[in-house]
Amino acid sequence: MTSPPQTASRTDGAEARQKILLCALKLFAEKGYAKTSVRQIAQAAQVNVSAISYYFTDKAGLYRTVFSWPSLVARPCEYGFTAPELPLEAALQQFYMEFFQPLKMGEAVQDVMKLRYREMLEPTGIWEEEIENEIKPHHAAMTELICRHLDAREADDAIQSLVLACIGMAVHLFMGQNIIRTMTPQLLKDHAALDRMAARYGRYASAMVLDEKIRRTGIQETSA
Amino acid sequence: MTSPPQTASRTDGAEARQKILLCALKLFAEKGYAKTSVRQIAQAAQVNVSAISYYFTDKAGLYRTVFSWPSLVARPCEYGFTAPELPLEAALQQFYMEFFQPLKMGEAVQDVMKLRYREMLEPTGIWEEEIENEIKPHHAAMTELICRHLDAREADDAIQSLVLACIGMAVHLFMGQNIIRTMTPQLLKDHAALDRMAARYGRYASAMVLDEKIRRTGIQETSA
DNA sequence: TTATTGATCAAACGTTTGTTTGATGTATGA
DNA sequence: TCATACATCAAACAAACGTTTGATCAATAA
Repeated sequence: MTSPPQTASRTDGAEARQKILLCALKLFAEKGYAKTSVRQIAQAAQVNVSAISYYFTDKAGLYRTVFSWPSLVARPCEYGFTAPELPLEAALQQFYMEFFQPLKMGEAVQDVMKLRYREMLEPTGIWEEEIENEIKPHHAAMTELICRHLDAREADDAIQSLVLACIGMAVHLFMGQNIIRTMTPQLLKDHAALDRMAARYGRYASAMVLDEKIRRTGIQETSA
Repeated sequence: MTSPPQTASRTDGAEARQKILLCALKLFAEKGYAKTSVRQIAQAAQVNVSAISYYFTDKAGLYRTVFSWPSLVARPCEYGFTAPELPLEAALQQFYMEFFQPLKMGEAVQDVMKLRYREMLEPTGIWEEEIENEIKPHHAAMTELICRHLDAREADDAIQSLVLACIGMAVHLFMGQNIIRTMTPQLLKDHAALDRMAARYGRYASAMVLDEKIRRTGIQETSA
Protein backbone atom coordinates (compact mmCIF):
# COMPACT_ATOMS: atom_id res chain seq x y z
CA MET A 1 0.00 0.00 0.00
CA THR A 2 2.11 2.88 -1.18
CA SER A 3 -0.64 5.39 -1.73
CA PRO A 4 0.68 8.94 -1.72
CA PRO A 5 0.50 10.14 1.88
CA GLN A 6 -0.26 13.70 2.77
CA THR A 7 3.01 15.27 3.73
CA ALA A 8 1.61 18.74 3.93
CA SER A 9 2.77 19.22 7.49
CA ARG A 10 6.25 18.40 6.35
CA THR A 11 7.89 21.53 5.06
CA ASP A 12 11.39 20.24 4.49
CA GLY A 13 10.89 18.54 1.14
CA ALA A 14 9.00 21.17 -0.78
CA GLU A 15 11.25 23.81 0.64
CA ALA A 16 14.40 22.22 -0.75
CA ARG A 17 12.69 21.65 -4.08
CA GLN A 18 11.76 25.31 -4.24
CA LYS A 19 15.25 26.42 -3.37
CA ILE A 20 16.70 24.24 -6.10
CA LEU A 21 14.24 25.61 -8.64
CA LEU A 22 15.02 29.19 -7.72
CA CYS A 23 18.78 28.81 -7.79
CA ALA A 24 18.68 26.77 -10.99
CA LEU A 25 16.58 29.43 -12.67
CA LYS A 26 19.02 32.11 -11.65
CA LEU A 27 22.08 30.20 -12.79
CA PHE A 28 20.56 28.92 -16.02
CA ALA A 29 19.44 32.41 -16.96
CA GLU A 30 22.78 33.88 -15.98
CA LYS A 31 25.19 31.47 -17.59
CA GLY A 32 23.19 29.14 -19.79
CA TYR A 33 22.40 25.48 -19.49
CA ALA A 34 25.73 23.96 -20.47
CA LYS A 35 27.87 26.28 -18.40
CA THR A 36 25.84 25.61 -15.26
CA SER A 37 26.72 22.42 -13.39
CA VAL A 38 24.41 20.58 -11.07
CA ARG A 39 26.98 20.94 -8.33
CA GLN A 40 26.88 24.70 -8.64
CA ILE A 41 23.12 24.62 -8.37
CA ALA A 42 23.23 22.31 -5.39
CA GLN A 43 25.79 24.49 -3.66
CA ALA A 44 23.81 27.65 -4.33
CA ALA A 45 20.66 25.99 -3.01
CA GLN A 46 22.57 24.55 -0.06
CA VAL A 47 21.41 21.03 -0.75
CA ASN A 48 23.12 17.79 -1.63
CA VAL A 49 23.91 17.12 -5.27
CA SER A 50 21.73 14.07 -5.37
CA ALA A 51 18.70 16.11 -4.36
CA ILE A 52 18.50 17.29 -7.96
CA SER A 53 18.14 13.79 -9.34
CA TYR A 54 15.86 13.03 -6.44
CA TYR A 55 13.38 15.78 -7.21
CA PHE A 56 13.80 16.26 -10.95
CA THR A 57 15.19 12.95 -12.23
CA ASP A 58 18.10 14.66 -13.97
CA LYS A 59 19.54 17.99 -15.03
CA ALA A 60 17.40 18.16 -18.15
CA GLY A 61 14.30 17.51 -16.07
CA LEU A 62 15.23 20.34 -13.75
CA TYR A 63 15.71 22.62 -16.75
CA ARG A 64 12.36 21.66 -18.21
CA THR A 65 10.67 22.26 -14.90
CA VAL A 66 12.30 25.64 -14.53
CA PHE A 67 11.59 26.54 -18.12
CA SER A 68 7.87 26.08 -17.77
CA TRP A 69 7.47 27.20 -14.19
CA PRO A 70 3.72 27.65 -14.06
CA SER A 71 3.46 30.49 -11.57
CA LEU A 72 6.06 32.49 -13.47
CA VAL A 73 5.20 31.71 -17.05
CA ALA A 74 1.45 32.03 -16.76
CA ARG A 75 0.43 35.48 -17.84
CA PRO A 76 -3.30 35.74 -17.31
CA CYS A 77 -4.72 38.74 -19.13
CA GLU A 78 -2.46 38.99 -22.13
CA TYR A 79 -3.14 40.11 -25.67
CA GLY A 80 -5.36 42.81 -24.29
CA PHE A 81 -3.82 45.11 -26.85
CA THR A 82 -5.79 43.45 -29.62
CA ALA A 83 -9.06 44.80 -28.25
CA PRO A 84 -10.94 46.19 -31.28
CA GLU A 85 -12.11 49.38 -29.61
CA LEU A 86 -8.57 50.60 -28.94
CA PRO A 87 -7.13 53.21 -31.29
CA LEU A 88 -3.85 52.25 -32.92
CA GLU A 89 -1.40 54.16 -30.76
CA ALA A 90 -3.10 53.11 -27.54
CA ALA A 91 -3.12 49.50 -28.67
CA LEU A 92 0.58 49.54 -29.51
CA GLN A 93 1.43 51.26 -26.26
CA GLN A 94 -0.46 48.59 -24.40
CA PHE A 95 1.44 45.95 -26.36
CA TYR A 96 4.74 47.31 -25.14
CA MET A 97 3.38 47.74 -21.63
CA GLU A 98 2.44 44.06 -21.61
CA PHE A 99 5.74 43.11 -23.16
CA PHE A 100 7.80 45.00 -20.60
CA GLN A 101 5.67 43.78 -17.72
CA PRO A 102 8.14 41.06 -16.69
CA LEU A 103 10.83 43.72 -16.34
CA LYS A 104 8.81 45.26 -13.56
CA MET A 105 8.28 42.05 -11.69
CA GLY A 106 10.71 40.07 -9.61
CA GLU A 107 14.02 38.77 -10.77
CA ALA A 108 12.58 35.28 -11.15
CA VAL A 109 10.09 36.29 -13.82
CA GLN A 110 12.78 38.14 -15.74
CA ASP A 111 15.07 35.14 -15.53
CA VAL A 112 12.40 32.87 -16.96
CA MET A 113 11.94 35.27 -19.86
CA LYS A 114 15.68 35.35 -20.33
CA LEU A 115 15.73 31.58 -20.47
CA ARG A 116 13.07 31.59 -23.14
CA TYR A 117 14.79 34.16 -25.28
CA ARG A 118 18.03 32.33 -24.89
CA GLU A 119 16.39 29.39 -26.59
CA MET A 120 16.06 31.56 -29.67
CA LEU A 121 19.81 31.54 -30.14
CA GLU A 122 20.32 27.92 -29.21
CA PRO A 123 17.35 26.11 -30.65
CA THR A 124 17.83 22.75 -28.98
CA GLY A 125 15.00 20.69 -27.61
CA ILE A 126 12.29 22.61 -25.86
CA TRP A 127 12.43 25.45 -28.32
CA GLU A 128 10.30 23.95 -31.02
CA GLU A 129 7.55 22.70 -28.80
CA GLU A 130 7.36 25.61 -26.40
CA ILE A 131 8.36 28.83 -28.12
CA GLU A 132 6.35 27.90 -31.18
CA ASN A 133 3.31 28.26 -28.96
CA GLU A 134 4.43 31.61 -27.58
CA ILE A 135 6.07 33.51 -30.39
CA LYS A 136 3.60 32.65 -33.10
CA PRO A 137 0.54 33.83 -31.15
CA HIS A 138 2.35 37.03 -30.29
CA HIS A 139 3.23 37.49 -33.91
CA ALA A 140 -0.27 36.62 -35.09
CA ALA A 141 -1.87 39.04 -32.64
CA MET A 142 0.33 41.89 -33.81
CA THR A 143 -0.30 40.97 -37.43
CA GLU A 144 -4.02 41.03 -36.90
CA LEU A 145 -3.86 44.41 -35.18
CA ILE A 146 -1.83 46.00 -37.95
CA CYS A 147 -3.87 44.42 -40.73
CA ARG A 148 -7.01 45.77 -39.17
CA HIS A 149 -5.64 49.30 -38.96
CA LEU A 150 -4.30 49.13 -42.51
CA ASP A 151 -7.60 47.81 -43.87
CA ALA A 152 -5.69 44.85 -45.27
CA ARG A 153 -7.30 41.47 -45.32
CA GLU A 154 -4.02 39.63 -45.77
CA ALA A 155 -0.53 40.24 -44.49
CA ASP A 156 1.81 40.91 -47.39
CA ASP A 157 5.56 41.29 -47.09
CA ALA A 158 5.39 44.95 -46.11
CA ILE A 159 2.97 44.23 -43.29
CA GLN A 160 5.04 41.34 -42.06
CA SER A 161 8.11 43.56 -42.04
CA LEU A 162 6.15 46.07 -40.04
CA VAL A 163 5.12 43.41 -37.55
CA LEU A 164 8.70 42.28 -37.29
CA ALA A 165 9.91 45.81 -36.66
CA CYS A 166 7.33 46.45 -33.95
CA ILE A 167 8.05 43.21 -32.13
CA GLY A 168 11.78 43.49 -32.74
CA MET A 169 12.03 46.74 -30.86
CA ALA A 170 10.49 45.08 -27.83
CA VAL A 171 12.52 41.89 -28.03
CA HIS A 172 15.72 43.84 -28.45
CA LEU A 173 15.00 45.91 -25.38
CA PHE A 174 14.38 42.74 -23.45
CA MET A 175 17.41 40.85 -24.61
CA GLY A 176 19.75 43.80 -24.54
CA GLN A 177 18.93 44.78 -20.98
CA ASN A 178 22.50 44.43 -19.84
CA ILE A 179 23.89 46.61 -22.58
CA ILE A 180 21.17 49.22 -22.23
CA ARG A 181 21.60 49.38 -18.49
CA THR A 182 25.28 50.00 -19.10
CA MET A 183 24.93 52.66 -21.76
CA THR A 184 21.69 54.43 -20.82
CA PRO A 185 20.63 53.15 -17.41
CA GLN A 186 18.05 55.86 -16.83
CA LEU A 187 15.85 54.41 -19.60
CA LEU A 188 15.14 51.29 -17.57
CA LYS A 189 15.60 52.78 -14.13
CA ASP A 190 12.23 52.07 -12.58
CA HIS A 191 8.59 51.32 -13.34
CA ALA A 192 7.88 54.87 -14.40
CA ALA A 193 10.83 54.86 -16.79
CA LEU A 194 9.61 51.59 -18.31
CA ASP A 195 6.14 53.04 -18.74
CA ARG A 196 7.62 56.05 -20.53
CA MET A 197 9.59 53.64 -22.68
CA ALA A 198 6.45 51.72 -23.60
CA ALA A 199 4.65 54.98 -24.37
CA ARG A 200 7.47 56.12 -26.67
CA TYR A 201 7.74 52.80 -28.43
CA GLY A 202 3.98 52.82 -28.89
CA ARG A 203 4.22 56.23 -30.52
CA TYR A 204 7.08 55.16 -32.74
CA ALA A 205 5.35 51.97 -33.82
CA SER A 206 2.20 53.94 -34.47
CA ALA A 207 4.18 56.35 -36.64
CA MET A 208 5.55 53.41 -38.61
CA VAL A 209 2.12 51.95 -39.23
CA LEU A 210 0.68 55.30 -40.23
CA ASP A 211 3.58 55.84 -42.60
CA GLU A 212 2.81 52.53 -44.23
CA LYS A 213 -0.85 53.46 -44.39
CA ILE A 214 -0.11 56.72 -46.18
CA ARG A 215 2.17 54.89 -48.58
CA ARG A 216 -0.55 52.34 -49.26
CA THR A 217 -3.37 54.76 -49.91
CA GLY A 218 -1.01 56.76 -52.09
CA ILE A 219 -0.17 53.74 -54.19
CA GLN A 220 -3.79 52.74 -54.38
CA GLU A 221 -4.75 56.19 -55.64
CA THR A 222 -2.02 56.34 -58.23
CA SER A 223 -2.67 52.81 -59.43
CA ALA A 224 -6.44 53.25 -59.54
CA MET B 1 46.16 6.64 -57.33
CA THR B 2 46.96 9.96 -58.89
CA SER B 3 50.55 11.07 -58.84
CA PRO B 4 50.96 13.17 -55.71
CA PRO B 5 52.41 16.66 -56.01
CA GLN B 6 55.48 17.62 -54.08
CA THR B 7 53.64 18.63 -50.94
CA ALA B 8 50.70 16.33 -51.22
CA SER B 9 51.49 13.66 -48.69
CA ARG B 10 52.51 16.35 -46.28
CA THR B 11 50.04 19.11 -45.62
CA ASP B 12 51.12 22.64 -45.14
CA GLY B 13 50.10 23.18 -41.56
CA ALA B 14 48.46 26.48 -42.26
CA GLU B 15 45.85 24.47 -44.06
CA ALA B 16 44.97 22.49 -40.97
CA ARG B 17 44.93 25.66 -38.93
CA GLN B 18 42.47 27.19 -41.35
CA LYS B 19 40.24 24.14 -41.30
CA ILE B 20 40.16 24.18 -37.52
CA LEU B 21 39.29 27.86 -37.48
CA LEU B 22 36.48 27.40 -39.97
CA CYS B 23 34.92 24.41 -38.24
CA ALA B 24 35.31 25.98 -34.82
CA LEU B 25 33.59 29.12 -36.00
CA LYS B 26 30.70 27.13 -37.38
CA LEU B 27 30.27 25.01 -34.27
CA PHE B 28 30.73 27.87 -31.79
CA ALA B 29 28.19 29.97 -33.62
CA GLU B 30 25.81 27.05 -33.89
CA LYS B 31 25.90 25.63 -30.41
CA GLY B 32 27.83 28.03 -28.23
CA TYR B 33 31.19 27.78 -26.55
CA ALA B 34 30.40 25.43 -23.71
CA LYS B 35 28.34 23.00 -25.73
CA THR B 36 31.08 22.62 -28.34
CA SER B 37 33.87 20.21 -27.44
CA VAL B 38 37.35 20.31 -28.89
CA ARG B 39 36.89 16.75 -30.06
CA GLN B 40 33.87 17.73 -32.11
CA ILE B 41 35.87 20.53 -33.70
CA ALA B 42 38.78 18.22 -34.40
CA GLN B 43 36.50 15.63 -35.93
CA ALA B 44 34.76 18.19 -38.10
CA ALA B 45 38.09 19.57 -39.27
CA GLN B 46 39.44 16.06 -39.73
CA VAL B 47 42.51 16.71 -37.62
CA ASN B 48 43.84 15.25 -34.43
CA VAL B 49 42.56 16.63 -31.16
CA SER B 50 45.97 17.80 -30.10
CA ALA B 51 46.25 19.99 -33.18
CA ILE B 52 44.00 22.49 -31.39
CA SER B 53 46.37 22.90 -28.48
CA TYR B 54 49.22 22.85 -30.96
CA TYR B 55 47.96 25.80 -32.98
CA PHE B 56 45.91 27.75 -30.44
CA THR B 57 47.34 26.77 -27.04
CA ASP B 58 43.89 25.83 -25.73
CA LYS B 59 40.16 25.96 -26.41
CA ALA B 60 39.86 29.50 -25.10
CA GLY B 61 42.68 30.59 -27.37
CA LEU B 62 40.93 29.06 -30.34
CA TYR B 63 37.74 30.88 -29.40
CA ARG B 64 39.53 34.19 -29.07
CA THR B 65 41.19 33.69 -32.44
CA VAL B 66 37.89 32.85 -34.07
CA PHE B 67 36.11 35.70 -32.34
CA SER B 68 38.42 38.34 -33.75
CA TRP B 69 39.13 36.78 -37.10
CA PRO B 70 40.62 39.76 -38.89
CA SER B 71 39.51 39.01 -42.44
CA LEU B 72 35.95 38.43 -41.29
CA VAL B 73 35.53 41.10 -38.65
CA ALA B 74 37.17 43.94 -40.53
CA ARG B 75 34.51 45.98 -42.24
CA PRO B 76 36.22 48.63 -44.31
CA CYS B 77 33.83 51.41 -45.28
CA GLU B 78 31.42 51.46 -42.40
CA TYR B 79 29.44 54.29 -40.87
CA GLY B 80 28.91 55.70 -44.32
CA PHE B 81 25.34 56.40 -43.25
CA THR B 82 26.49 59.31 -41.10
CA ALA B 83 27.50 61.30 -44.14
CA PRO B 84 26.11 64.82 -43.58
CA GLU B 85 24.81 65.32 -47.07
CA LEU B 86 22.44 62.36 -46.89
CA PRO B 87 18.77 63.07 -46.21
CA LEU B 88 17.31 61.29 -43.20
CA GLU B 89 15.53 58.42 -44.89
CA ALA B 90 18.42 57.67 -47.23
CA ALA B 91 20.83 57.71 -44.30
CA LEU B 92 18.71 55.31 -42.28
CA GLN B 93 18.24 53.01 -45.24
CA GLN B 94 21.97 52.94 -45.72
CA PHE B 95 22.37 52.14 -42.03
CA TYR B 96 20.22 49.05 -42.40
CA MET B 97 21.92 48.14 -45.66
CA GLU B 98 25.26 48.21 -43.86
CA PHE B 99 23.85 46.35 -40.92
CA PHE B 100 22.39 43.56 -43.02
CA GLN B 101 25.50 43.33 -45.18
CA PRO B 102 26.89 40.28 -43.34
CA LEU B 103 23.67 38.44 -44.09
CA LYS B 104 24.51 38.66 -47.75
CA MET B 105 28.02 37.43 -47.38
CA GLY B 106 29.26 33.94 -46.75
CA GLU B 107 28.26 31.77 -43.84
CA ALA B 108 31.52 32.48 -42.10
CA VAL B 109 30.87 36.19 -41.76
CA GLN B 110 27.39 35.52 -40.46
CA ASP B 111 28.72 33.07 -37.95
CA VAL B 112 31.22 35.58 -36.64
CA MET B 113 28.42 38.09 -36.18
CA LYS B 114 26.36 35.45 -34.45
CA LEU B 115 29.24 34.79 -32.09
CA ARG B 116 29.49 38.47 -31.26
CA TYR B 117 25.79 38.84 -30.60
CA ARG B 118 25.83 35.71 -28.52
CA GLU B 119 28.25 37.46 -26.23
CA MET B 120 25.51 39.94 -25.48
CA LEU B 121 23.54 37.28 -23.68
CA GLU B 122 26.49 35.65 -21.99
CA PRO B 123 28.78 38.48 -21.04
CA THR B 124 31.87 36.52 -20.09
CA GLY B 125 35.37 37.59 -20.93
CA ILE B 126 35.82 39.06 -24.37
CA TRP B 127 32.55 40.92 -24.25
CA GLU B 128 33.68 43.92 -22.28
CA GLU B 129 36.86 44.54 -24.18
CA GLU B 130 35.57 43.82 -27.67
CA ILE B 131 31.90 44.63 -27.96
CA GLU B 132 32.37 47.87 -26.05
CA ASN B 133 34.41 49.04 -29.01
CA GLU B 134 31.79 47.93 -31.54
CA ILE B 135 28.41 48.64 -30.03
CA LYS B 136 29.19 52.04 -28.58
CA PRO B 137 30.49 53.51 -31.86
CA HIS B 138 27.44 52.15 -33.65
CA HIS B 139 25.22 53.67 -31.02
CA ALA B 140 27.09 56.96 -31.05
CA ALA B 141 26.90 57.22 -34.83
CA MET B 142 23.16 56.68 -34.83
CA THR B 143 22.75 59.13 -31.97
CA GLU B 144 24.66 61.77 -33.85
CA LEU B 145 22.60 61.23 -36.99
CA ILE B 146 19.30 61.55 -35.17
CA CYS B 147 20.42 64.50 -33.08
CA ARG B 148 21.44 66.29 -36.23
CA HIS B 149 18.11 65.73 -37.91
CA LEU B 150 16.21 66.74 -34.80
CA ASP B 151 18.27 69.90 -34.33
CA ALA B 152 19.13 68.68 -30.87
CA ARG B 153 22.56 69.38 -29.49
CA GLU B 154 22.26 66.72 -26.79
CA ALA B 155 20.63 63.32 -26.68
CA ASP B 156 17.87 63.32 -24.10
CA ASP B 157 15.91 60.25 -23.05
CA ALA B 158 13.50 60.47 -25.97
CA ILE B 159 16.32 60.58 -28.49
CA GLN B 160 18.10 57.72 -26.83
CA SER B 161 14.91 55.69 -26.94
CA LEU B 162 14.67 56.49 -30.61
CA VAL B 163 18.23 55.37 -31.20
CA LEU B 164 17.51 52.20 -29.29
CA ALA B 165 14.42 51.49 -31.36
CA CYS B 166 16.19 52.03 -34.65
CA ILE B 167 19.13 49.82 -33.74
CA GLY B 168 16.91 47.30 -31.99
CA MET B 169 14.96 46.57 -35.15
CA ALA B 170 18.20 45.69 -36.91
CA VAL B 171 19.68 43.65 -34.09
CA HIS B 172 16.46 41.73 -33.69
CA LEU B 173 16.38 40.84 -37.36
CA PHE B 174 19.94 39.63 -37.10
CA MET B 175 19.53 37.59 -33.96
CA GLY B 176 16.14 36.23 -34.83
CA GLN B 177 17.16 34.95 -38.23
CA ASN B 178 16.19 31.39 -37.42
CA ILE B 179 12.73 32.31 -36.24
CA ILE B 180 12.11 34.71 -39.08
CA ARG B 181 13.26 32.19 -41.64
CA THR B 182 10.78 29.76 -40.11
CA MET B 183 7.80 32.08 -39.95
CA THR B 184 8.32 34.39 -42.93
CA PRO B 185 11.15 32.99 -45.02
CA GLN B 186 10.48 35.16 -48.03
CA LEU B 187 11.56 38.27 -46.09
CA LEU B 188 15.17 37.07 -45.96
CA LYS B 189 15.14 34.93 -49.08
CA ASP B 190 17.90 36.57 -51.12
CA HIS B 191 19.90 39.76 -51.56
CA ALA B 192 17.01 41.57 -53.18
CA ALA B 193 14.68 40.65 -50.31
CA LEU B 194 17.25 41.93 -47.82
CA ASP B 195 17.56 45.18 -49.73
CA ARG B 196 13.79 45.61 -49.66
CA MET B 197 13.91 44.89 -45.95
CA ALA B 198 16.54 47.57 -45.41
CA ALA B 199 14.52 50.00 -47.48
CA ARG B 200 11.39 49.34 -45.43
CA TYR B 201 13.19 49.59 -42.12
CA GLY B 202 14.76 52.82 -43.29
CA ARG B 203 11.32 54.22 -44.07
CA TYR B 204 9.93 53.06 -40.75
CA ALA B 205 12.83 54.50 -38.79
CA SER B 206 12.52 57.73 -40.72
CA ALA B 207 8.83 57.88 -39.84
CA MET B 208 9.71 57.44 -36.17
CA VAL B 209 12.24 60.24 -36.22
CA LEU B 210 9.89 62.57 -38.08
CA ASP B 211 7.15 61.77 -35.57
CA GLU B 212 9.50 62.75 -32.78
CA LYS B 213 10.45 65.91 -34.66
CA ILE B 214 6.82 66.94 -35.02
CA ARG B 215 6.24 66.25 -31.36
CA ARG B 216 9.26 68.35 -30.45
CA THR B 217 8.48 71.37 -32.55
CA GLY B 218 4.93 71.20 -31.27
CA ILE B 219 6.09 71.25 -27.67
CA GLN B 220 8.59 74.00 -28.37
CA GLU B 221 5.93 76.18 -29.92
CA THR B 222 3.46 75.67 -27.11
CA SER B 223 6.10 76.21 -24.45
CA ALA B 224 7.58 79.25 -26.14
C1' DT C 1 74.26 10.68 -45.45
C1' DT C 2 72.69 12.50 -40.86
C1' DA C 3 70.54 15.91 -37.86
C1' DT C 4 66.89 18.84 -37.18
C1' DT C 5 62.49 20.79 -37.46
C1' DG C 6 57.61 20.93 -37.70
C1' DA C 7 53.20 18.49 -38.39
C1' DT C 8 50.46 14.68 -37.05
C1' DC C 9 48.98 10.88 -34.45
C1' DA C 10 47.18 7.42 -30.81
C1' DA C 11 47.11 7.12 -26.18
C1' DA C 12 46.82 8.58 -21.67
C1' DC C 13 46.59 12.32 -18.39
C1' DG C 14 43.91 14.47 -14.43
C1' DT C 15 39.44 16.95 -13.83
C1' DT C 16 34.92 17.73 -14.01
C1' DT C 17 30.66 16.32 -15.60
C1' DG C 18 25.85 14.11 -14.46
C1' DT C 19 24.17 10.38 -12.02
C1' DT C 20 23.65 6.46 -8.69
C1' DT C 21 24.37 4.17 -4.53
C1' DG C 22 23.72 2.80 0.20
C1' DA C 23 23.66 4.44 4.71
C1' DT C 24 21.70 7.62 8.14
C1' DG C 25 18.47 10.49 10.45
C1' DT C 26 13.61 11.59 11.24
C1' DA C 27 8.91 12.23 11.27
C1' DT C 28 4.49 9.75 10.73
C1' DG C 29 0.98 5.90 11.29
C1' DA C 30 -0.30 1.76 13.40
C1' DT D 1 6.60 0.49 20.65
C1' DC D 2 8.07 -0.82 15.85
C1' DA D 3 7.95 -0.13 10.99
C1' DT D 4 7.48 2.43 7.01
C1' DA D 5 8.27 6.39 4.06
C1' DC D 6 10.77 10.22 3.21
C1' DA D 7 14.64 13.51 3.04
C1' DT D 8 19.43 14.07 3.18
C1' DC D 9 24.09 12.90 2.95
C1' DA D 10 29.06 11.44 1.69
C1' DA D 11 30.97 8.61 -1.48
C1' DA D 12 31.60 6.44 -5.70
C1' DC D 13 30.46 5.78 -10.51
C1' DA D 14 31.25 5.91 -15.65
C1' DA D 15 31.57 9.11 -19.20
C1' DA D 16 33.18 13.22 -21.29
C1' DC D 17 35.88 17.02 -20.86
C1' DG D 18 40.37 19.85 -22.09
C1' DT D 19 45.04 18.98 -22.27
C1' DT D 20 49.66 16.67 -22.48
C1' DT D 21 52.73 13.27 -23.82
C1' DG D 22 56.00 10.78 -26.65
C1' DA D 23 56.51 8.55 -30.83
C1' DT D 24 56.32 8.78 -35.84
C1' DC D 25 56.63 10.57 -40.40
C1' DA D 26 58.07 13.86 -44.00
C1' DA D 27 60.83 17.46 -45.49
C1' DT D 28 64.77 20.54 -45.17
C1' DA D 29 69.76 21.88 -44.33
C1' DA D 30 74.38 20.63 -43.34
